[in-house]
This record gives sequence, C-alpha cells and structure tokens, in this order.
Amino acid sequence: MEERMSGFFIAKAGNVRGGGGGGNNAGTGTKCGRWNPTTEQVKVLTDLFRSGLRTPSTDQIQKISSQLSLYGKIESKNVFYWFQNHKARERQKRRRVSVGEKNVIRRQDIFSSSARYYSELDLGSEPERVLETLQLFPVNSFRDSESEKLKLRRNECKEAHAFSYTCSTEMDHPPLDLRLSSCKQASDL
Amino acid sequence: MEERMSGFFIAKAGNVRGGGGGGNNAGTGTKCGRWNPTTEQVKVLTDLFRSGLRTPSTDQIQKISSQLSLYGKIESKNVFYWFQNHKARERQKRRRVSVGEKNVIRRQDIFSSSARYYSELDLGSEPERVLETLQLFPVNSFRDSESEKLKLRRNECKEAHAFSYTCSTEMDHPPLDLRLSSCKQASDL
DNA sequence: TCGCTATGAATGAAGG
DNA sequence: CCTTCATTCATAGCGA
Repeated sequence: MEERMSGFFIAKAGNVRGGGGGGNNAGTGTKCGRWNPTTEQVKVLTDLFRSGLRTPSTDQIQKISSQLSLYGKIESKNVFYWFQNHKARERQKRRRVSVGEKNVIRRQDIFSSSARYYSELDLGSEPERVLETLQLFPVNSFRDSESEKLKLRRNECKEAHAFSYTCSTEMDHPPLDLRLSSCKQASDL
Repeated sequence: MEERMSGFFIAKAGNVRGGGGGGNNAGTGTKCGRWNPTTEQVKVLTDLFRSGLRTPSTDQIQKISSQLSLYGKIESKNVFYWFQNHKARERQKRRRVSVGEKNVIRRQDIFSSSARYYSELDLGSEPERVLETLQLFPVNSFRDSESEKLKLRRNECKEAHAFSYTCSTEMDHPPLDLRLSSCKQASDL
C-alpha cells in the first residue's frame, strides 16, 4: 500500500512532541506519543470523507496535511492513516452492526425496544458543516467508492472450522455449539 | 491532578434509563448506552477465551454474538471489543508485572498488583491453557497466542526524536490553495 | 459524594 | 484493503 506514497513518511516516527506548541493538541492534552487531531482537523477530514474522498492520492494528502497543519501539528502519514482507518472502520462497523438482528431469534423480546443506541458517530448525525476549505478540494474520488462495493470477501472459506467447547471449565450455561459454517459444510469433520 | 475533559465530546445517544426493571439485561439494572454483559455472556466469553480463542474472526464474532444475544442484548461489535480488550489487558497486565517495580510512573496504576482479581476470568500468569477443546478451535486463533511471545516487534518508538516540523519544511506548497493542479485533475463534475 | 478500579468503546499506527 | 496492537477516553460499579 505504501508504494503509492513514495515513501514520504514511514520512517520511525517516534515521539514528535511539539513542546513549543502549547495548545496545539486536542482538548485532552494527552502525552502526544501519537497524533492527536484537533477538532478542526477532524472536522475537515470528516467533511472531506463525507464529500466522497476515500483514498486520497499523494498529492491530495500533501495538500490536506499542509492545510491541516495550520490547525495543529500533523504529518502526512496522519492523513493517510486517517482515511485508511476511517474507511475501514466504516465498513467494519456496518458489517458488525448489520448482523445484529439478521439471524437473531429473540424469543422473549421481539422487536421491543433496543434502538440504535450507539450509532451516533460521524456519518449519522453529523450536520452539514461545509467549511471554507472544502470547496477547494476537488471531489474526484467518487469512483473509489464504487470499487469497494465490487470487492468480494476474501475470507469466506479460509478454514471452515467448527468449535464447541463443552469441557473446559465448570459451566452454568448450556453447552453452546458455535458451529462456524461460513460457506458450506459438506460433511462435518 | 489535572482534568482531561476539556470539551471534545464525540457524541452520544442520550442515556435512556430503563426505569428500574428492564428485562433482558443483567440483574444490575443496566440500561442502554453501553453494553453491559450478563453473567452468562461473560461466562461464555471467558470460557471461549480460556479455551484459546483470542482473536475471533468475523464469522466467529457473528456466531458468538448471535448465540449470546439469547442471554441478553448484545451486538457483534461488543464481542469484538470484548476480545480485543481482554487480550490487550491480559498482555498489558503481564507486561506491567514483568517490567515491574522500577518502571516509570506513567499514570497511576502501578497498584494493580495489589488486587489479584477474585474472579476466575483473569488468567494472570497462566500462559496458554491447552485443553482438549483446543483442537476444535481454528489454528488461526492460536498462532496469535504463540506469536505474541515470540515477537517483540513494535515497542521501540518511545524515544524522543522531535523533528516534527520537518514535514512542513519539506513540503513546499501554496499556503492557502489546496487545488490540485499537477496531479490528475478531476474530470467529472 | 468522592475516588478508584474495571472495562466498554474508540482510534491512531502498523503489518501483511 | 483487511486485520491487529497499543493507547486512551469515558463510564459503570463499588468502597470509604
């Protein structure tokens, strides 16, 4: 993945404690072993993401990071990682959340309450805060969004394994059988 | 003692208090806002963990959460976070013990050795418990257990290097213009 | 109520 | 791109 970055970072990136800053960090004022994005930085990044930017190119990363450096200490790799993580986590989150009630048979609580108590992050309730820097970015990376939909799961049937633990320790719960049958289980092993 | 709560709230759904008697929650009268595992759920998870499962795959997470949803409200991400935290904390605790007494005073928790946990869910100094159920688990989960003690990989970058503003010096860019001019231009829109 | 601990949740940073 | 590790934040639970 770093081949496209031309190696403008990825060195060792130790502690880049900006002692002279005195307030560059986010409100928490943590020990700064790693990048602590300020609210403005997060806002800009989130806005860019919402605008469709998912995999910025090297040039875009440069531009973004230099622009964001005005709000606080930041490096190019931070921007790179931010987009990587944000994209991956959005997908992961959707995946993990979606399965919540796909195959869950609730015997006692059929659609009672239990609303989405946690889906509150960026994409959901983020208001339209189009800041001034947003328009400057060309949102030409929309085609990247569709490429992700076309990809297929590579961890489908890597190892069809069934596990059931019924002999580990004293158990009060019934012997739970957690058969993993991702693709198909032709014959049980 | 300084307070680190300086604004910067991410967002959260309002805590919806269940009003005393929930239903599928644990006996402690928990409510929405944060997953509170029931005793059965904790037991199952702990049992799985003790059986050697440390990093369940996505499929396993799905299955486990589906099964555990019968004991109470749970989502897939809860299982994911549970294993992540459990593994991380076990390692963290062990590491703290190993480096031990002359360690630097990072924050405030060197006293963790005083309470050795009354519960059985914490292994403490138990390496890898190999029991007969072990073979039922995918080998995928075990390579993680073995590799963790073999590789002491990234734990070096805690020294001060502090050349933070190097990037801003290297990157020569227009101050307030983020237009992409030299890279691939946006064709559409 | 206050302080501390345990722990769920989030995220930056890497590895592969 | 996907997975994982480390660190941190936020909060429930409990004792003094």
